[in-house]
Amino acid sequence: MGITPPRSRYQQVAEHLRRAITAGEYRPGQALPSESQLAQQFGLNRTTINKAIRQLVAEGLVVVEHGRGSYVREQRPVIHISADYVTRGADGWPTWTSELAREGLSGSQRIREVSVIDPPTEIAGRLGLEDGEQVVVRRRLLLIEDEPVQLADSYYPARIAADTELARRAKMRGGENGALERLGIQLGFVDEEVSARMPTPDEAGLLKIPQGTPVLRHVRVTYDRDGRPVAVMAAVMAADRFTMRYRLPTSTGGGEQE
Amino acid sequence: MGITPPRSRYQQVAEHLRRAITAGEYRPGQALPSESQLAQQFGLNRTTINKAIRQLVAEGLVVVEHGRGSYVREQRPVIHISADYVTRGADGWPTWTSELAREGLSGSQRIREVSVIDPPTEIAGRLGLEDGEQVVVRRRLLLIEDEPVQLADSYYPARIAADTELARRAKMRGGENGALERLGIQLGFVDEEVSARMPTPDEAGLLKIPQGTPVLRHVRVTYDRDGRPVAVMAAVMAADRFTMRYRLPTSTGGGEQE
DNA sequence: GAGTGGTCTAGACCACGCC
DNA sequence: GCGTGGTCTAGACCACTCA
Repeated sequence: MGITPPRSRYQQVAEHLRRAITAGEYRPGQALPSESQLAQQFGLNRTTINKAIRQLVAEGLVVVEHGRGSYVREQRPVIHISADYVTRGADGWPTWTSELAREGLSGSQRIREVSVIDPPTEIAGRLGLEDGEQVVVRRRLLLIEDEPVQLADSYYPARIAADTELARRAKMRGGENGALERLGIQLGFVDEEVSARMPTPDEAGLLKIPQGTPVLRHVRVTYDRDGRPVAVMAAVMAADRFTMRYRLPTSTGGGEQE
Repeated sequence: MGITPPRSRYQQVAEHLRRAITAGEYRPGQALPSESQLAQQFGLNRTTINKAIRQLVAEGLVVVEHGRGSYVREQRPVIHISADYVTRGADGWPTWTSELAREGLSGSQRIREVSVIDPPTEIAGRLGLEDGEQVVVRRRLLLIEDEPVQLADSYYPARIAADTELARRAKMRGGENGALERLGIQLGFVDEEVSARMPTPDEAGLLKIPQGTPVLRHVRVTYDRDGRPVAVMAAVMAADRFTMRYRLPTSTGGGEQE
C-alpha cells in the first residue's frame, strides 16, 4: 500500500484513481470499485475514500449514483452553437429548432414566463434604459430531444415591445429577429459575451447539470442600425454539452489596402 | 435551531450561509464565523460544518485559508477579451500587451517552450495534417501585472513554420499574425470556439485558480485566403477573470435585398 | 501558544437501487 | 434484504497563521 501522508491520503487515492481513469483502466460509464472495497484495498476508512471520490466528482471525472455506485463520467454529445443565428438565411432567421434540425436533432422550447418587469440592473445597463423604465421579459427553456439543456431569458424595452407579439406567450415566426423586424426595427449588429461559472443550485436542478460541471453564460445584445440596443438575451447552459463557435474575417488591412 | 433533516443538515447550513452571503450580511472579503463557532451555534459537529463550507467553496462563493478562516470570495476584476485581435489596426496587429495597454493594464508573456513535436490528435485534426506530420508548438504563459492568468499554446504545421521565427524562442513583432504574414501567408478568416470545464490540478496551480472556479477554453483556428488552416491557438484561463467578447454584423438580408 | 482549518478514524444509521 | 453511497458524530492529531 503506497499510501502514506506526504500529501493527504485522500488526495493520493484520488490521484491513483485519476491516473487509472485517464489511462483508460476504467472506461467511461464503467463502475469504480465500491467505497468499501477501496477502503479495504488501501487500508483506509470509508470516509477517506468518499472524500477522494468527491474530489474526482468536483473535477468532473466521476459521477456517483446513490445506491448504485460511482462511475467514470461519460462524455455527453457536444452541441456547437454557431453564431449563424445572426445571419439571415433564404428561408428567414434561424431558430433553435431549425439550427438543431441541421444537426439531425429535435429542438423545442417551453416558454416559462412572459411578463413586464423592472429589469435587473445588468439588463437595464445593457439596454441603456432610463431609471424606472420597464422591460418585457421572455423566459424560455430550450430542449433537445425533450431534455432541458438551456435557460434563455430575453429582455426588450417595454417602450418598444409592450403589446406586441414579443409580449405574448406564443412562439414567434423567425424568432426574436423576425419579431423585431416586423416591428419595423432595422437590425444592425450584435455584441456577444461568453463567460463561465458554477451553476446555482436552481440551474443545476433545472438543467440536470452533473456535479463538477460549470455553465456557460451567453449574453447577446442586439442593436439596430443606429446603434441603439433593442434586445438582450441571457442564456445559461451546461458547459459539458455546449461549445460556442464564431467565424470571423481576418482583416489584413496591411496586406492590401494600406 | 431550525436544523432538522428534511434535507441534510450540512445543506441547510450551506443554504443558511449562502442566503446570508447573497443578502450581503457577509460582504466580500469578510470572514465567516469559525467552524467551531458555527458548530456550536447550530449544535452540529464540526465535520458537518466543514462539509457545508466545502459546498460553498465548490459553488465559488467562499474561499478558505488554512489557519486563518473562511472568507466570502471577492470578485476579481474581469478582463474582456475582444475578438479585435483579428482586425489589423493602423499600427499593425494587436497583441496581448497592446490590447491590455488599452485598458491601462500591463500585459506580458513568458515563452515556456518552443519545439517541434508530434501534435495532439485534436490539433492535427484542426490543422488538417497528414499522418506523421509534425508541428511547431509555442507554449506561452500570459501575465497581467506580473500575475499568470492564461496558458496559450499555438501550433503551426512544421511544413510552413520550421526554421522560421515561429520556431524560435523570441517574441514576434505583430504577434502570430505578423509572423504569418511575413512568411507570405495571406490570412483569410478564423474559427473560434469557446467552452468551459473544470481546471486540471496542473492548470489550477499554474494559474492560481481559486477553488470552485472553472476555466474558459478558447481555441482559434486561423485560415489563409484559400481556406487552409495555418495555425491553431488553444488557451485556458480562469473563468472568473475573463469574458470573451464578439461583435457581429446582423445580416438583415430580408430587410433590403429580398 | 492560541485559534483556525485539514484530515482521519471507528462506528453508526439512513436512503436508494435492485433482485 | 443486500449492497451501495449519504450523512453524522465524537474525538483526535496535524498544519498553518498570527500575535
